Amino acid sequence: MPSSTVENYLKQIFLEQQINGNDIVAMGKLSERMEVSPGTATSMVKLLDKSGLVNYEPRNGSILTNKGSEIAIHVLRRHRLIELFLVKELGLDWSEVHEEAETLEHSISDKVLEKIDIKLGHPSVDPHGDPIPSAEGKIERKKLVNLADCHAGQVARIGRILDQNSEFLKFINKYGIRPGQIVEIKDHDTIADAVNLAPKNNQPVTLGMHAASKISVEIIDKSSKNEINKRQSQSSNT
Amino acid sequence: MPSSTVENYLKQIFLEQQINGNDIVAMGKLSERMEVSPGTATSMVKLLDKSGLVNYEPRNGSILTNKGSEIAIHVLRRHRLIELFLVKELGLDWSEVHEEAETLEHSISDKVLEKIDIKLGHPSVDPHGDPIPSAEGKIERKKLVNLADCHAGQVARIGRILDQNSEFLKFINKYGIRPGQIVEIKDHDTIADAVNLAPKNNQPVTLGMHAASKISVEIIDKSSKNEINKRQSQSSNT
DNA sequence: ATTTTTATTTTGATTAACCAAAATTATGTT
DNA sequence: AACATAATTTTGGTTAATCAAAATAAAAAT
Ligand SMILES: [Mn+2]
Ligand SMILES: [Mn+2]
Ligand SMILES: [Mn+2]
Ligand SMILES: [Mn+2]
Repeated sequence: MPSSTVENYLKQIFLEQQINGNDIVAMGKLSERMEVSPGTATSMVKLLDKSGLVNYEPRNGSILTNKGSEIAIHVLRRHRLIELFLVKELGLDWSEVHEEAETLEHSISDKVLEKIDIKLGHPSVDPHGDPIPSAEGKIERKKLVNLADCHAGQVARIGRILDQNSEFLKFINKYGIRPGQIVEIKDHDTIADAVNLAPKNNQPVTLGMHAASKISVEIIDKSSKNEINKRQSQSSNT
Repeated sequence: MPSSTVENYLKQIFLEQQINGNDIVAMGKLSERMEVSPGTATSMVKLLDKSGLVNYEPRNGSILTNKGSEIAIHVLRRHRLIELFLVKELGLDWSEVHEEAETLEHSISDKVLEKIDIKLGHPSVDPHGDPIPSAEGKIERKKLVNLADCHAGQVARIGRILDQNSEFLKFINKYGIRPGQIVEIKDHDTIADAVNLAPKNNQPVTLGMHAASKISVEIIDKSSKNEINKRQSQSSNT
């Protein structure tokens, strides 16, 4: 029933809430994410408030209601199942499925969605490592650590790629960096601002800290004894 | 680039041209097919004319230009490939795929479409027996005969179902009537206004003439010596 | 040849999304 | 506190797609 425009607004508010700790979302952030002018976002949010999908506090921002949240999660489920389907069943490259899913997420019926879910065996993560919400709307989040905060000697499993950029995805894929892959952190050099890592069965690569911060991992061995990891490791991916 | 609304107008004009022998399409027919008011169809057609997609003759009707025709055929290709994909790969029932395809035909990229085409092995007909245009826009039409015009004793292959109605499709499917199926015409009774036929490996069924006229077939044996078949056997299906 | 009926077009309005630029309010800085 | 900057809202306007009802034209019937 909600238009695809409304679905997109709700999804963006949801994603922003995910990374800001469920705080109210500023109009500026929303208009930026939606790539519309600030005034457009304001008037849309007023309508969403009237429909009971968000709570809008003028001069402050908006936050999803339960109803809005449910819709957003359902859109996200569609998006991510479609991405995985396109990769697994139709053989598209993981670097190109995000754009495709961006439109298909609004045109697939629940019936088709559940067929896809069954065919894929009720998967829990999409090609970028983003969690796929269950049909009931539960999202299982793993506690992941930012690759930029790892230490030399640690062994980790790639969890999630926090950047949908097609070039970036193609690049890291070439070096064997993708969700599920085991990597060993060979070196973490703060001065050089770089991390050197060796994905299992692949050549080692050096990533600048900024690029490394786009990848979050699950430490599985040689947990170093140093300070607490500090970098934001949540994603706003879809 | 054309909106899904424009794609739908072009598709409906195309389908109407198919059954009226490529004649100009009256505004009334178009507005009826599009389920919009006559005035709406008029103003849209003027725009389509301005964009070079149709030629509009006021007080008369409109006809597709080559450019408009190309787009319409491409939409039809998407529609029919999607229908077949939903049946073959996702296990939906042929009675429900038309509605699904009606929206998906506007949201699937060429890249995904060609993957689907490959996966299905470049099929030439959709689940209702409607021809699938090639990527180059060629449509291969078989010369089919209306079941209502067949004669007792003839053996035929079901070609095309000229009615997308879900209930109708479920009904005939239950009796083994579907594209490709071989049937023997047991009786054709003009007085009773009914046709009795026996699909291979199925119980015989009796269909009223009106229902029978929704099915077109290819005669493969015992071609009767009588008059030329007269009933319209073309389809406006998608 | 009129009159009636039907088909089509025109007119005037509406709704969802949007933008640019002006007005307002809040925040930060001297 | 006063001023400057940044964020947000308001205002006025646009475009695509639609409708209802009035006006017009063509076709059919008398
Ligand atoms: Mn995505
Ligand atoms: Mn994703
Ligand atoms: Mn169809
Ligand atoms: Mn079909």
